[in-house]
Amino acid sequence: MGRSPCCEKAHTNKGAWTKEEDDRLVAHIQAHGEGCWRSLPRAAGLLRCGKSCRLRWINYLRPDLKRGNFTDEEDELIIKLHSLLGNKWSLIAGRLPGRTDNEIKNYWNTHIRKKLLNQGIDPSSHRSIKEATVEEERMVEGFGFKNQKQPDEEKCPDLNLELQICPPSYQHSSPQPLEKRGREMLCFYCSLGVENSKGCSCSGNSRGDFLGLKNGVLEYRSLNMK
DNA sequence: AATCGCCGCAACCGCCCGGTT
DNA sequence: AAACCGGGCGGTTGCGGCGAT
Repeated sequence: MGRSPCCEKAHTNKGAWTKEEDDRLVAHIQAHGEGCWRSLPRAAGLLRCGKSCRLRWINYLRPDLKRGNFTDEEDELIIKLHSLLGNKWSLIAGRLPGRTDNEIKNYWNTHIRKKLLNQGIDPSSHRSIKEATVEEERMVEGFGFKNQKQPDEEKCPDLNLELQICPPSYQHSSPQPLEKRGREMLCFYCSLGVENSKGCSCSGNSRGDFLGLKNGVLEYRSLNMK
């Protein structure tokens, strides 16, 4: 089953957006809201693909966007979030108000990657390049040929290796009841080492709000998607 | 002044997923 | 259950700007 194209490719503009197109899109969304992207271009009088309109709006025309250079604090936050989430740019963007996933992705690829490499850190694993290489060599030595089954796979075919996210300071073995452990747990910003940032909420009552984890439980709604 | 190569960023593409019919 | 649709995501591309030669 093939998919119908999102628009008539033959009759759509491509490439950079003109001022007039931007104005039309903004005016339409201000008047009617975002609504259905597929039908929006026709309704707004734009010869553009709906996806293209959506991207233009989300990445550049939305009024709540913060333009300009990334601050050192944002840099740190992106690096730490990336070490936890990997290339989940929309999740990372959800934690940086006014920044978009595309912007962060570009910034990562052009600036942060290089910065980490210069510091001898592998941007994928966030470990020192030396350490990562040694580990890789060990893997080859330990498991032999690449098609050979790994020991754990042999023993535990159903082993679930799903990633679990847990607050760094959370002590599973703590004898204290959860409500009394509150102060041991850091707020989201402190967990990432940016405790003096605007968003730091330690003084308030939001204990354990790490990556949207309330008392160690993932709260979806706090992980704003773009 | 002209050319070349590099870099950054805006935009596109293909795929996936969830919801609806 | 299958087909279809729209929205969203991550990877990639291509163009324009800018510095070096």
